[in-house]
Amino acid sequence: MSNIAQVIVNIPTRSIDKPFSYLIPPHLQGVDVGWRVLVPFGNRKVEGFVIALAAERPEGLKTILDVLDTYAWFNTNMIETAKWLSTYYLCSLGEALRLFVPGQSGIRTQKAYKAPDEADFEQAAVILENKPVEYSTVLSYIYNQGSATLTELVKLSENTNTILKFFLQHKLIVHSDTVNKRGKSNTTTIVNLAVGREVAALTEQQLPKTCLAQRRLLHALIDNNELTTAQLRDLNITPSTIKKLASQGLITIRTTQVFRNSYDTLCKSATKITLTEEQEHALKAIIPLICAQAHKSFLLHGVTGSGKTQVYINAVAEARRLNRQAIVLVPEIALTSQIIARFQAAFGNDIVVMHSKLSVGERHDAWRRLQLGQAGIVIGARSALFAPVNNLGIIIIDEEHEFTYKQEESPRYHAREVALIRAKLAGAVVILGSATPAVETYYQALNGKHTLLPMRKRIDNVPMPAVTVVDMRQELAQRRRSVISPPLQEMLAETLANKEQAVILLNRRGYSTFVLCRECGHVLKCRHCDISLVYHTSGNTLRCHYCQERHSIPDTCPECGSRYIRYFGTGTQKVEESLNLLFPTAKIIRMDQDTTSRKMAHDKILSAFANGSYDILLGTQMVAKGHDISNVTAVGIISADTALNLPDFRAAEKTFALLTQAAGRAGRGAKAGRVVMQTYNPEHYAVQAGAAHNYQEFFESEITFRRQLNYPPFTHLLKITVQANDETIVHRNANLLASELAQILTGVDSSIVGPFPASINKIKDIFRVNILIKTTDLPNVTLKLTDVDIISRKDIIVDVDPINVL
DNA sequence: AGCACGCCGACT
DNA sequence: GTCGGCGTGCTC
Repeated sequence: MSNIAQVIVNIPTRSIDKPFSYLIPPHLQGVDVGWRVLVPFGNRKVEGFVIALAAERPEGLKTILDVLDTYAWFNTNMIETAKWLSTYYLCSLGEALRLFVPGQSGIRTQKAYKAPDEADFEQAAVILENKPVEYSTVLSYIYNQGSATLTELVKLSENTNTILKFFLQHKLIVHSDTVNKRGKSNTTTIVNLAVGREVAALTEQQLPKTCLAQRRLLHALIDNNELTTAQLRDLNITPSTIKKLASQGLITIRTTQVFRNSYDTLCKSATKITLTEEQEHALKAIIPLICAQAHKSFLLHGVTGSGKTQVYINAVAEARRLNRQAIVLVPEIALTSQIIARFQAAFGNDIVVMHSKLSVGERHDAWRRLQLGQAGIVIGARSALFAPVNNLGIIIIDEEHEFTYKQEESPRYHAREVALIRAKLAGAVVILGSATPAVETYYQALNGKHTLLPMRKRIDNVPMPAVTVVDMRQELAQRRRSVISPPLQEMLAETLANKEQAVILLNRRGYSTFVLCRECGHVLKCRHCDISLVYHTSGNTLRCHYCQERHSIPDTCPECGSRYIRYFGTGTQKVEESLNLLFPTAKIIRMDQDTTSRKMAHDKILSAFANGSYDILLGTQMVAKGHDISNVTAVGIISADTALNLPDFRAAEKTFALLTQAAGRAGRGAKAGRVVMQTYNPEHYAVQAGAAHNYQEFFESEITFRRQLNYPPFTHLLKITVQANDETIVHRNANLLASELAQILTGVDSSIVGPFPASINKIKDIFRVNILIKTTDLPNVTLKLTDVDIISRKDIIVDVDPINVL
């Protein structure tokens, strides 16, 4: 029997990318593939993941110190998914595996020191003789305690680090990490009043005005007998506040063994829902494959309001009936409370909701419930994809085109791609749902990779909203300069008169200004790249971020000769001002980065709007997502083409998706909806197709453009970012790398674009230069890059299938 | 990632 | 002559 384990250490770096062998000691004979273990590594103790057992027995192996669980954390499906992820996205296996661990690590390590096994006290005395007294203070503390943590030791002297280094060199002490397992305790803290309510009320009044948190806590305790951790968090009460009041004897804290489950609602509403013909058709295709335990992916292409969620629910119900588990991914938990509520109504306690605000302990508990089969459904943002479900039957990705599915830190994975692999390995079904599928996904569906399931009709045959496109160039020609055009103004007036509500979208993203002629709508573009030019304050020039070419700013429009060339940009505040002037009695609420920075602000704003406290909801793209408010009958889009002018090959796709989504907010209830889109590019296919609710039309134009310019889905992109804290060095390194790449990629079907400075070319004093590789043979490119060990270079970031090519 | 080993400048 | 800078290289 084998007693050697191949272990991947959980250290967040790309440079250690190989397993290490450890002896499994007799008392840990149960250790097997998938177990999390504690191993000695150098002079540290680290978490490791057993990925294989080995038979041979080389000399000089260290021994596994401990196990973190009493079971295997990873199943083979999870390990294989991680292996694929590390190969495809060029990260180490350790980086990929730790995605499956709540809080990225199962242990918390504290640096600590102890006397060596053969301590030479006489030698120590000699060495200490001509050293300051603090040296002996530190050493005797360690010797007397047996072992001391760094945190304790730094309190003893200002020079603790120097002193410790000295002792380590002279072998008077050795490292001895203190390791705590994380997320093990299934306990929750409960806070009670320790005094009578009257006393508490009096104390609350006497507290200084500034002690807001203390007042809040006392107030809540007077109303409720006790408060749990979750309730305290909702009230924004921090542990320090609790400690403060506890130290004054006003409250008591106790810890109980409660199994954490934030969502405790029960499965009640078993109301029979009549499916539409299209929903039924989709489910007829999906359900047999769930039963057959076969891998298959579906693209559920349904217009807004066509009832995709019900299809998800029924498909998940089927998987649950067969006792298989489900992963449901949503783009952003804060903006998708409606879909979560629907699932909770249908499945109650069987659901685990992965909230970004969950503590590591809560996350651990939630995942444990899934591992044990006590819960069958996990719903969450992209990280929920790594939930340790052992009996995976279905993965659902709602709004699959959303860019939040791409992780922007290493490992830079895309949840859709990983989901497809994980499901394939598990023999599970994938449903990709969207009203505006990613061009890549739709293309794959047309080529048979996914089964296309269209849903063209809204529930109850509610018509799609009527769209009016307003040509803002004409507005200017008529000398109307208001950001709110007459048609929009008229629609809003009628909506308000009917006591209905309106949503206004001002899609202003980023800071880079694009340059536009207000007379003809012409946007200045690079002549080589078909990409909008970006205004740079440094040097006062226009630049193309793709090819680095600089252009001077023309005085007149090169298209029509007009002098109305402007750097475009209108903020939400300006629009709010105009609206207030036009409709002084209307109640307007703004939702954008500025107003939603506080926790749960989204929900508060949306529910205030939903319950009718406001007439107009004005904001950035977030107003276009997720909500379904029946009294909203009008949607206004101030500037439908803002995203169009971003220097990005996906600009049209982003614009079309946003227009469709925003328009989809109108007329969800019984009343018909309408939309006004203001634009300087009324003839652009993204605007036209958006106004016509016609995805096919958009797709046809877009795919032609992608094919012509060799963009995805016809090629894969690979972005390589070179970083350095010196501008000359970063360019030199990038140029060197580019020629190195050109060499190693000879014979592979690929082309190299750049080097060109990143759009934000300096972050925190680090300069960044990008190189793009376009290829039809990604596996081969990846292979070549692995051959030259590019991933171990610390100054290089590799992003496979980047979302942001700049 | 840490941490050790190792080779060059400013100090008792 | 020593302390200590941070440049490679290793960790079963």
